[in-house]
Amino acid sequence: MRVFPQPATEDIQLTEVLHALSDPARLEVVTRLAVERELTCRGVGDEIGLHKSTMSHHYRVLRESGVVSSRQEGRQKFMTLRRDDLDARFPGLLDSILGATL
Amino acid sequence: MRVFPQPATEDIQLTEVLHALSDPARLEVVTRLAVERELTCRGVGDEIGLHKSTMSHHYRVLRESGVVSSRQEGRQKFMTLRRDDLDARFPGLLDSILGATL
DNA sequence: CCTATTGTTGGACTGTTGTCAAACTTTCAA
DNA sequence: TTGAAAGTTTGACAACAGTCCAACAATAGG
Repeated sequence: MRVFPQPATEDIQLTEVLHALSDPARLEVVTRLAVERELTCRGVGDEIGLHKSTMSHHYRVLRESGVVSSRQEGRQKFMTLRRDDLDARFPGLLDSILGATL
Repeated sequence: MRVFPQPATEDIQLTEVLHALSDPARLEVVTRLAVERELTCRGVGDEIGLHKSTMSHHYRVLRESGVVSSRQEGRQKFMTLRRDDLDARFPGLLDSILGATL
């Protein structure tokens, strides 16, 4: 599998992050990532009833906006929240959004 | 002019707020509202070079998502940020977004 | 080597969004 | 009453988004 680009911390754009999180499926993924630390593509997709290619699309949006990063391990790809980067770039933003979803 | 509906505080949806703020023009309007308290439709539109009907559309999105409310005075319509409502519903969210744009 | 698993890609379809222009409504002021 | 000003609405259009399916690529395990 290829390596995927993700923006440097200082290149993360606020409007892109807000857009990424404005989709219910992606927001759901992010709230789970906040608790479970790592997720595979399939994991959440099955639970919320979305096709794997749809999930792949959502993960891509999350990655390209700078919200998550991915780590490859065998066939699986694990996604993690870029907590520190987001906190550094937009202090308090992620916490307030996560707090609002609980 | 007609009266426009706006959601009650408890009906404000996080995804809709995030979507409303994910557009650069609307985010610009909101950051100005945070400083100037009140704005008319025309005011900002001219400065950022958008047609008045486009601005009307953006104000509508902001209003229906619960981000702003409007007050009619003569021919003009003044928009204000629903700061208290947003803070009550999603504590810290607006501040972190406004802080990120400065 | 063959096969099942995991995810990506491209195509297709549907629906939404941002934008402007033109027509309309309401209101204020000569 | 006539006209100008402020917004709204509708129509049009291009661009983008979310979804699924089918085909593909890469990897792990018999």
